[in-house]
This record gives sequence, structure tokens and C-alpha cells, in this order.
Amino acid sequence: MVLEVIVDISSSEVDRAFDYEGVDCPIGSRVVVEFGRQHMIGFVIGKKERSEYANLKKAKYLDTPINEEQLALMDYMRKAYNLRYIDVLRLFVPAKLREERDPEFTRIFLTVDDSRPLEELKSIVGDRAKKQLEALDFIAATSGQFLTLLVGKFGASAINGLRDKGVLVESKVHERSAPLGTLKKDKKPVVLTPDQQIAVEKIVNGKGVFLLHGVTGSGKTEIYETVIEKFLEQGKTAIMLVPEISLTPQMLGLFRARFGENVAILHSGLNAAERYDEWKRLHDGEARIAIGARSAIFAPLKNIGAIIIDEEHDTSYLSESNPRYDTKVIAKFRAKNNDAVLVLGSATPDMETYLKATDGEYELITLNKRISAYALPEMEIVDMTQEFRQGNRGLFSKTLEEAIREKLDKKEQVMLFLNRRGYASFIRCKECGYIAKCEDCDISLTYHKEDNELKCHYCGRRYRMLTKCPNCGSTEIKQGRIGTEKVVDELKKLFPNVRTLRMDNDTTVRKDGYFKILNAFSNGEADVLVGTQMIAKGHDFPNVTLVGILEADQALYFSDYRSSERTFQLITQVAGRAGRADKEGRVILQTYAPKHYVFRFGKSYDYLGFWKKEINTRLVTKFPPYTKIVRVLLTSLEEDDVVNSTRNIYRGIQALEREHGKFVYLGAARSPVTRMNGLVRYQVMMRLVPEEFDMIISDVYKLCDENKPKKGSGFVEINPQSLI
DNA sequence: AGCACGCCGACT
DNA sequence: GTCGGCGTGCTC
Repeated sequence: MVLEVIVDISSSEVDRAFDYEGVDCPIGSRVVVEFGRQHMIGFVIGKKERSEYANLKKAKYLDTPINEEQLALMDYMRKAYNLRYIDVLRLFVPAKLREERDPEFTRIFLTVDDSRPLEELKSIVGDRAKKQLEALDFIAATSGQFLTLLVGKFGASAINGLRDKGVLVESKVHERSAPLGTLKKDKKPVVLTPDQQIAVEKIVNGKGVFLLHGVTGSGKTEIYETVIEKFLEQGKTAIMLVPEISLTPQMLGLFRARFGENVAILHSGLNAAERYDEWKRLHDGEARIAIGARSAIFAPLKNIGAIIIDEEHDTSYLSESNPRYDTKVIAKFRAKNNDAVLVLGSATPDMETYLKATDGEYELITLNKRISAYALPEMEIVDMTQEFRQGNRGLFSKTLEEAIREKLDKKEQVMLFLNRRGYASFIRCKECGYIAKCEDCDISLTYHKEDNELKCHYCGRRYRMLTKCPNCGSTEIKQGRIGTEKVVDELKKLFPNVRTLRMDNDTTVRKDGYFKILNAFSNGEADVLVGTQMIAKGHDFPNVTLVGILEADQALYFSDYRSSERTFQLITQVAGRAGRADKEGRVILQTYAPKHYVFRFGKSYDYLGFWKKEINTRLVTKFPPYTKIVRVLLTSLEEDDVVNSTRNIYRGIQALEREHGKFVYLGAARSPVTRMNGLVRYQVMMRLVPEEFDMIISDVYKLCDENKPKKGSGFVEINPQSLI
């Protein structure tokens, strides 16, 4: 049998099938092949009787990690996103299976025989074998250990003695660093409200895509859990996706408590062995619920009954680097192929999602009531232009300052939000307008007070702080907008004894930094938490009774058509942080544009009002969801090379425009960031109505592939999150 | 991606 | 003379 094999190398050069001689095995199988002079893992993507090549090498069959439905998804993704075989295949296979190791490698795992009481086992061991008793206690207390660890700790003779006496149960387990103990199911019957009950009924008895639009605290999680439970009862499986940032231990604990060993968790915190183990449990049918961030949509499950995407508007569902994909699109494909329901949940749905719900493409389920008796906090909007006119040059309005003072006196906690690090201080000459930029990236540098230096947030390059303008020599060179550090500084001036924590990309470079800071705040180690919207997501701090949003409108004037939507999502989410449980919350929003409709609708938590206004704007201005923005980004070491490539691609697209109708917009230019990491960047931008998009996108991919710069690269982005 | 082949500069 | 620089080309 001739097998068509894709080798595990991510390069366009080699991303095609190579013929090998091998046993008849299913498509989707994993094999070892000799490729050139090296041994490689490969994946079978096709089979045939004969090959046009003579002297085929042999492929050695290992296993079949990818199922038929996943193969169909692979083909779909390759076409829809112009991806390589191998880049898609890798999404389905844990890294461990791509290392050349014996995949059947197992270790012996020992647990105590729990069919008999521990005391009885001890008497079998006898009180003369002290070391054995010690080991037995240890194994019991830790609910099982690997043989190698036990031998290291207690010595081979003691452990072999125990094994001979038959008080232990032995099992072969795939390598894994932290075995799950036996988890008790704490199955409290969940009582659903009538609204929740109706939602569950609709989803379980319906088909297709559902938008579950529910205000913060309307009990979406209980609905997800019950839906999953109902499908499990039917013998089906389920995938639940959450934004990476909300995969908290508490959240997972909730699912573990309800579904126990049936849940497999896939998140970035797992090491390769743990990830493989969770993957394997799903693949073998030992676990039937996959829960995780974006990539969990590729879980090796069959017979899926429900796919749930929580906080569906969250941008973490869009993969912005190789391989680029939209999780919702993948979810729809898998739901359709499995005849599963897809549930999209959010308090502030994506513009496009809500449009589809109003069009009837999705079924809309609205939850207006909060399950707790407490209303959402009142939002106060403070006009900062007024403050300025009254002589207040600080960051805090009088209202906010007084509110903070009051909360600090009461020993309650405060959260202060800034829009994001990108808006932190840049350096500008007041005399000539010079702005300090990165020599490599052409991006405004950000001032970091802690190190007294300037940093480029795109390449990380550092510069000494300027004392005078390199352009005109003026010493009137000052920071522009504010960053979290500045907020902390000013806060300390107003309240000398305040204890603060700061959270942004700088303080959370290390993966655990994020949770450390949140834990510290949760434990009351600080009075005020200052941060970017990172702190807005998902976490409940019962003692937080005041939330301040500083410069709420910074994002509004950022050159992105989604800025209003983002701002609305942010303020809704942020407001949800204030006042849970028994304490009334207060939200103070500072803005220089108090009359903007975002704040008007945001203040009253009126999503629908906002959506109607915003969707009309998108229609009139011809932006998504009514159009698709396509950007072809070309980069090269040499200007001539990239200019040449850009010109060819632009001409090709012009030809497509002549052939297929009128585009909303087509233009070619240098990218907003003209150089990054030493590469020159050009782009071709276009805005297409959906029909045009469908007609020409594959031609655009082809043009890009065929005309990309000789000494660089080119790729196509669809509705890119940022145009840097 | 590797790894070979291959054709020019400075070394025991 | 030859060791080795990394440019180009191939892997069923």
C-alpha cells in the first residue's frame, strides 16, 4: 500500500504529500518515515495502490490520532484560511506525539487496595516492616504514586515487599507529572430559575446555533452545565470554550465538582505530559467533556452533542498568528458535522453575532434578569472637561477622589481601570512635536519610570530616557498620556498610606504573575488594584465596592472601527466587578466625551440600544459585519523587493475588481508601521461585501503566494484585530 | 527544517 | 595544498 505522508516540518517547501510504502492504515494515522537522511514523524493524508516514484522508502505505522471528522475540518481550514497541511495537523495532535518516542511508554502507578480498610492492610504488612508501613501511609495519603518515585523515596526492597503482599493495586499509566487524585463528585442539585429552565429546554430540543444573551450574573454558567449534562445523558460529548484568562482554578473546580473525571482540561498552563494525558483521555473516551481556551475546539471527541463558547465576543477566540483562524467558524463547522448545538454566550455579544441572531440565522435567547436579588451597580459619568475648567489638572475627578477616600475609610477595596498599555505615556517635544520612536519598528516608545528608560512594545528594544529633543534641542520634552505607574504615583500623593497593586503587561510577563496579583488583591493585601482591562475579566472580589474607569474614552479615538464596541464591552464588564454579594457597588466613569452614545447606553446597561445605534453606523460606513476587511501584508529585507511584490499583487487584485464587480475600498501603501524587526512592510488593503469576498478570497491567497517578496514573506489577514 | 553538495578565502 | 564559510537545492 502506498501512503501519502505529510512530514512534520512547518515549511511551505515541504508541505506536500510524499509517497511511502506501508501497511494499510486509516487516513489520519501517524507514522515514522525516513525523510532525506533524517527520521521524522509524519501523517497519512491519503492512500493509493501505486506511486509514480520508484524505490519508495518504508513508513512505520504508530497510531491513528486524528479522526475522520477532524480530517474534514483540516481540509476546510486549509481552504478557508490558506493554511499548510502540517500547521493544521499540529492543532489536532499534542506536542508529545510529535516527538520521536515510544508512544506506548507507560509507567507503573501504585494505589492502595481500597476494597479493604487501611487498618486491615496494615496488619497484613505487619508491624515489623516499618519502612513498608511508612510507604503505605504515604501512598494512601497521596492517593497513589508512580513506582519510580516510591522506589527513590523508600528503597526498592520496601516497595517490592509491599507489592508482594498484595496490598497495592498496580496500573499502567501514560507518563504524567501530576496524576489526578480520585475526585469526589459534589453533585449539588442545581435549581434553575424558570428563565434558565426555558433556555435549557430550547437548546437541548433545538438545533443549530444559539445566542445566549444574558446580563452579567444572569446565570449562564448553570445553563451551560445543565445543557452539557443533558447531552452526556444521551451518550454524547461536549466542548466548552472560555477565554484563556477566565480558566481559573475556581472555574475549573466548579466543573470538576459537577462532572468529576469526565472533564478534561486543556489550557496553556499544562506541560507537554499533562496536555498529552488530557488529550488521550478524550481520545480514548475516558473523558467526554473538553474544557479549555481557544485550541480546545480541536479536542479529539466524537459524537459531540454541544459546543459552548462563553464570552463569545472575546477577541482571544481569534488566532492572530500562524495558523490564523476564527474559533467560532471552526465551532460552527464541527457542530454541523456532529449535528451538535452551538451555544454562544455573552452579556455583550459581538456585533456580527447579534446581527445573525436578529436575522434568524441564530436563535436568540435573552436573559434579562439577574439571579441574585442585587441590581447592577449605578454608573456615574464624570465630565473631565468640566473638572479641567475648574482647575483640576490631576488624573482623578473630585467625585472619584472622594469616593476612594470613603471606601478606604470603610476598609473596602477599589479597582481603577486604564484602557491599555498601548495608551501609556509616549514622549513628545512640546516645542516641535517630535515623538520618540523605535528605530527598528517606527512605533512610539513608551516611558517606563521604574527603569527610567524608553521601550518599544513591539520588539522590546530599550532606549535611554531623553533629556532634550533630538530634533530641536528643546528641554520641554514630556510624557503624553498616562500609564498605570502614573496612576499609582498620583494615588500615593493623594493617599499616602494606600496599599496598591498594579497589573498590566509589564507586571505579568511571567505567566503566574497574573494570578499572583489577583490572589494578593483577593486576600486583602492591597486597597486599590490599578490595571488595564486585564483585571476586568471574570474574577469576583466581594470586597470591591468601587470601580473607577479613568480616561474611558481613550479607546474611542483610536483608529479602529471597533473602538466603540470595545469601549461598551469594557465598561459593561468593568461595572460587573463592583458590588457583589451584600455590599452596594459604585462605578465612576471619567470621560472627556460624556455625551458619546457609548456612555449613554453603557450607563443604563442597554446593549440592544447600543447595538442598534452601532450596527447602523457600520452599515452606513460600510464596515464589518457588512463588509470584510482584507489586508495583504508584505515584508522584506529590501525596499525594492517588497515594493515590487506589492505592485504585482495590487495589479492582480485590480484585475479581480474589474472582473467581479466593485469593491468598497482598495488601496496599496506602506503599512502603518513601516519597519518592524528590520523588515520593510507594505500592505494592500481592501474592503469587500461578503459575496465579493467569497468570490475572490482564494484568488487573493493565490496572488499573495505567487507574488510574495523574494527576500521576505507575505500573508493575508481577514478583519485583523490591529493594523500595525 | 535539516542536510548535502559545491565553489572561493586564510591557515597548519 | 585543505579546512570551512554559508548559498542553493532536495527530500518520496
